[in-house]
Amino acid sequence: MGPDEQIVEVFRSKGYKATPQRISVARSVLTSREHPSAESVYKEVKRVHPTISLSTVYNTLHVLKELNMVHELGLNCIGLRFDPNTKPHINMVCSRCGRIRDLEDPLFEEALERVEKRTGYKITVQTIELYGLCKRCIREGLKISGREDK
Amino acid sequence: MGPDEQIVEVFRSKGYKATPQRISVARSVLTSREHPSAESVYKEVKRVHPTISLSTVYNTLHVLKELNMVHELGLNCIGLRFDPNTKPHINMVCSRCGRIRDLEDPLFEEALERVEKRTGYKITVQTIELYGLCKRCIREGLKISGREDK
DNA sequence: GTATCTGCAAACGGTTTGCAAGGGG
DNA sequence: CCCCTTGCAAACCGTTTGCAGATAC
Repeated sequence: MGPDEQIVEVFRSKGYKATPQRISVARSVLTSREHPSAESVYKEVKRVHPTISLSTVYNTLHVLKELNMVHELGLNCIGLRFDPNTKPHINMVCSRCGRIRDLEDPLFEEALERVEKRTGYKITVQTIELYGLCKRCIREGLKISGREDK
Repeated sequence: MGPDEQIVEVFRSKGYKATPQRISVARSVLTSREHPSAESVYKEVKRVHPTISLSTVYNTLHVLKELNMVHELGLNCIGLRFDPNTKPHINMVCSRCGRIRDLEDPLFEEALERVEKRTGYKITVQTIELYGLCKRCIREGLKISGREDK
């Protein structure tokens, strides 16, 4: 029950009402390590609030984003995903299975800094998305496609 | 006219018919440095083929992707974009204006290799997408938003 | 008590699909 | 001449919006 009170606190501190639906959505996404989609948060929260609507889930996720409790990942190929890890890190996205793995790498950080310096860009989205195939899908893939038409 | 014949060649070599529409779409995207969206390719090609449909543009872009003539970028925040640069490089995406800048950086390549080794991932999408604000938009942004509610 | 929030349903925007007519090889 | 391709329109899918009734505070 401790974490829930913290969540309530954060909502209220910014003038948002701490409704049961919001608390459930927050708990779901904040405790997830799956970089969940809105849909999957919806499915989980539905178990507790069977009448909750997808729009309420989206609403809450956007509020959480505003409160800097989650990041919203682009991941266009896969749809929106939400990430409770708001520290700088790399998201390795598997193009095949959609699984996302977090990673930190100092060399990468360094490279990023240099890129910022060279270009004058300010990288504001702290989570970086790399697309590829994960170990598991590489194995799968080798079995299936010697060549992939269509 | 030289490049067009090459394009015709590539289409036919894989059994695709070299229709005028396809040639126009191919020329448009292959000569663009703008990482164009399907829509913007459509607009450009429409000047030559006023009756071309968006679905034909998508069709051709997917064929070009299959022929490895372009890469398809995720860029979910911004929609699909297509990139005629199929060499490994970094795409710096400005979250505000949508402009995309290409970049190569050896340190970055090295970091990527290390990441691959550490994770067992195979990074198949050679173009990497970093989100941020470009120099220009930082200037704009500073003028506008001291704080951005809603 | 009242402004905010919920849940429904409809709108939305970019992408994809089905299909009849058209055109490439 | 046949099959692939085109262009249109409708379907699609995840996200967003509008609104009347419900609820947190």
